Amino acid sequence: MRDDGHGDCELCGLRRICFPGRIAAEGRSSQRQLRIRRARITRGTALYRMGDRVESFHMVRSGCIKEIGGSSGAADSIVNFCVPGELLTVQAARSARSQTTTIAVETSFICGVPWRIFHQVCAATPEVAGEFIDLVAKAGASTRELLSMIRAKGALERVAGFLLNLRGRMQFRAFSERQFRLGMSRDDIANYLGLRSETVSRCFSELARRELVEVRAKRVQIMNPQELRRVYSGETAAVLE
Amino acid sequence: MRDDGHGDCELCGLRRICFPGRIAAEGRSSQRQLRIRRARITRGTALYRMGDRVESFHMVRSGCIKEIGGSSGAADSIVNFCVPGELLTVQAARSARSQTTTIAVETSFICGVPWRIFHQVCAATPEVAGEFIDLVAKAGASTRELLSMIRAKGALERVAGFLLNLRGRMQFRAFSERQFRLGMSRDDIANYLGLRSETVSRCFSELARRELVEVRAKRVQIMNPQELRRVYSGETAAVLE
DNA sequence: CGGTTCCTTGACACAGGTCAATGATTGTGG
DNA sequence: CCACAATCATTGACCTGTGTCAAGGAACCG
Repeated sequence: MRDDGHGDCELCGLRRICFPGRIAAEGRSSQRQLRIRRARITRGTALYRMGDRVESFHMVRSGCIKEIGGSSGAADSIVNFCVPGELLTVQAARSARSQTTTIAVETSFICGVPWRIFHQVCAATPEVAGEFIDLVAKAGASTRELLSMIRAKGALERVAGFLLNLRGRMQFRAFSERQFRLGMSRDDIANYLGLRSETVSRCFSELARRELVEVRAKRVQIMNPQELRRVYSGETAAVLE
Repeated sequence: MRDDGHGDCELCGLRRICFPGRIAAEGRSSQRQLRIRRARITRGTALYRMGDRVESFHMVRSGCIKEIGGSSGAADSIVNFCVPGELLTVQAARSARSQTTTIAVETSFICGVPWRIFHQVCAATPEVAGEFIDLVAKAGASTRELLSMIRAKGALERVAGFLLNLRGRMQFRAFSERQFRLGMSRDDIANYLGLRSETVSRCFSELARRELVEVRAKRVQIMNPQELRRVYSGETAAVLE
């Protein structure tokens, strides 16, 4: 991880999306006050390991970071992918210990705000504290969502859901509205969805055969979001005729 | 749900286990101050439905309550079972809206503390607030744990893990050290573990065949915890010879 | 440009799902 | 308190989806 000095929110495309950016943009606290620092993490490097002391919380500026959780030390268990504009290791709030291992899936830039500073802002602006709690709750909700999906749905549905979800979160920074880049490997996707990389591959191929998406290596283009949504909801029937 | 008037922590066996009970027992706030109210929920009744306004938080006093989450409205998706001494709908802390539907799996008694009162106690005793945040974080961790288990492990391992986990949480109120009662149906267990009830049944039978547990209807007795733990960790080999 | 990693595809096996029939347990009304 | 009904649990036979293993091809990186 390399420190790239202070960030400059005015020049950042994520200004209106990322959490501290929003606070600064709305004039509730100056960007300077927040002491935002920018850093670079190269592909495969850990920002935190489980149990590490956490001094700052982070937003992803570019790239993609995976959060690995679950105490079963063995194979990794990806709990979340963080894409630009999203928060990292949010659960460390009080314990100040990371409950996850966070690893850059591709070389990524992040911004950090020291907890110490952030707590001051929270004290001064209670609604910022409230917004933060909401973000923590939302993180929990998305884990439960993933859990439900994995227990209830088949491979194709999971992959469809994954693509739709990611598309929603990447939209603002996609080249075209329907195209985006998968930062992570098939293995990472498979792990996240509780499948094997071969199965993920096959699902991509199947969705491509149905002309709902186009996949070429890491580039994904969603051709027919509506039909893809139906696949996600498990409507298998009556389409093949 | 029937209101049974004020609880009496002095007479409650869970005094030293449940969260507000502990606060009261340690004299950090009197039981009277907390305005604990006791209530009864009959089997199959919902205490909250998703999105309901939440006025109090609750502990389970006896029985078993399931928390159902995940927005996929269809089949229910059990995120947690709450057994005596445990907290319910903890995620509602700030939003004051339940993020889960909570249903009594068997007729249960619960105690409730109004959020309004609890927030006052938190303000007066910051370490209580801190403990509460820890409890919320722990709830998140256990969801991630479940997620990892379901993605990585086979049916027998999941069932073994489920029994071990439950045993740990029920120990203090078990008749004998190794025996306890499953409040929930096979269907509920299956849903929780991402299996079918038939599979859960078969796993129980298999574990019984190996003489690791004895199961008769809702009564479970763990005969060989150590070996059961090995099954949970996926050590299949070399045992059958 | 060559090596390495990652992705795709096929053939096959097996865990767990599905369907169905029987047996145990629980709750209810006479 | 017993008998009956309804629910819930168990077991078997069979089938499907996904994992596993293996081989070839594409993309990426230094």
